Amino acid sequence: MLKMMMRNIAAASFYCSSRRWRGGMPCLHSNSTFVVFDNNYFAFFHSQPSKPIKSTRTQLEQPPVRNSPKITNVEDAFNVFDRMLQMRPPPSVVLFNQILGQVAKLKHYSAVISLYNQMDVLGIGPDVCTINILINCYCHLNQMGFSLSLLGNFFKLGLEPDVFTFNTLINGFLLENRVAEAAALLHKIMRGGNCHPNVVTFGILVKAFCMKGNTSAAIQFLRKMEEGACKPDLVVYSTIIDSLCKDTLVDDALNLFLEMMCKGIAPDAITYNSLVNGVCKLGEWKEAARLLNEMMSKNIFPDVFTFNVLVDTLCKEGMVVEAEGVVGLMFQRDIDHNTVTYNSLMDGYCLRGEIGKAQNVFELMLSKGSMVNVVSYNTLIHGYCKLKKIDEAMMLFLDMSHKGLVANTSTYNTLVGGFCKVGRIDDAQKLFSEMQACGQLPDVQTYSILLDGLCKNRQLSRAMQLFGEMEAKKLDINIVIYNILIESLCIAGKIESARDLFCGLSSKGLEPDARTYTVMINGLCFEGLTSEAGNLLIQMEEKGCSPDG
DNA sequence: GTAGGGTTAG
Repeated sequence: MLKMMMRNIAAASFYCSSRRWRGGMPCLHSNSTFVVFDNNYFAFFHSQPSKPIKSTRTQLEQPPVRNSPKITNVEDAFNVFDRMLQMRPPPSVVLFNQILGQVAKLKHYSAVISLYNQMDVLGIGPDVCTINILINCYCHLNQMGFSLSLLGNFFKLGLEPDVFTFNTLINGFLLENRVAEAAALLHKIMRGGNCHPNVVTFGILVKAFCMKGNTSAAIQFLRKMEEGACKPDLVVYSTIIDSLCKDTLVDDALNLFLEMMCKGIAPDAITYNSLVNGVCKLGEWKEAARLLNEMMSKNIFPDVFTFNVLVDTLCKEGMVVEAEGVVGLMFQRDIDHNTVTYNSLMDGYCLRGEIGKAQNVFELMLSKGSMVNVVSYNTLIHGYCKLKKIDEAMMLFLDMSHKGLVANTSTYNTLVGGFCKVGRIDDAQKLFSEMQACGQLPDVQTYSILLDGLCKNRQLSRAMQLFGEMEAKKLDINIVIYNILIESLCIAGKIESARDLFCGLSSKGLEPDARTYTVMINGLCFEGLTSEAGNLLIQMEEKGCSPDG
């Protein structure tokens, strides 16, 4: 099955590189396209001419606008903008909007704002579109306050906010989980009469339901839309298909996918990528191969996302050599690749403890300039921590800030866990304090890592103190936390306290899971309380929690 | 020329 998939990948890559394909499977011998590098892998990497990171797909889909050069990086944007600012008379605001829009598409939101400020200084007035672009940038920078204050500019300039403005703001509120304000704004535009919600508005709401983990509400909303005047489009269907895949309800996703096509809505690469990702994560390679074939038969060619999904899944399944094969093909066929490609590959090596190879990928990325991101560092730091090489991990941690990258909660969680693993509990606790001083809030996972570390290093009283801190902070304490504590109490011979915690779970609204029962049963048996342990085993089965081996 | 959907790390 894997070979079949690799043949599909080879065919896909052939199509991507040739762009001449007119349907049917391109004829390629599998042995000539199945590339495995192993030790020579990096030699191959280095021999390739460097190519821009920018996606060729985007270049194809967005023909250059007349008078406006294609912007692929922020530096170009600043240069073009400078030239435009010096022109007398200055070019139309439409041209400025084109540049601002392109920089926003590159996700350089702060750059957009600083470019706009230069316009403003020279007295070049914005129009509705300019303000909308700025509002969107502030939304993505999590600065809704500034987004909302820009509304004042409309009235000052005698302009009217439009449906783009409202959709952008509703999306901004929902991204910050400010549902009530999003709803209030939606009601306001529905009452206003001048401006009507459109399919994009509904798409934003569907996405919000999905982000909250409530896919069934999203489906209900979809059904309502189907009955109404504003019919759902490809984006609305794809959002739900992706959410179903993330819920591992791949069959439901495939059914909705068929239903969508029956309604005459053609899928695109994004729809297929969600499905391919969904089936890959469930290990359904055969289905993945079928979907790859199907998409190509519809002249939809796999893009960098598709390939990255395949690389990542192969790596997670431990098939790093096959993943190398895919990456090799991406290079050989000049298919776009990006930081995600390398990060997945690095993670694949780390999972197998092949830290040297992971480090090589990392250095390759460093040599390519802007490719390394926080995830790259976190992945490699995790790799070192796994091998108990905490000092190397800390070196990388220090290196991050030199590169201008800010360590996030995930970085700290990995390192706190790394220190715990080697028994350096004081260093773990020190880093735990340090992260808070740096403005990175510990999450439930941080606490569980540190709690587990304290317990495993026989620091039960410090663990209970930390647990008290969690309760005081009203953190959403989950069953994992209790499992750690119950196990630790059992090991310390404090079966009474362990039993108290176990019995108190339901009052906290928590259900014991298989792990809870296992540690409790183990503790009881160790104390010779075998009949109580037996009762617990029965109770476990009665509650529908299957015992494992 | 501006708004909504897909890939990576603890």
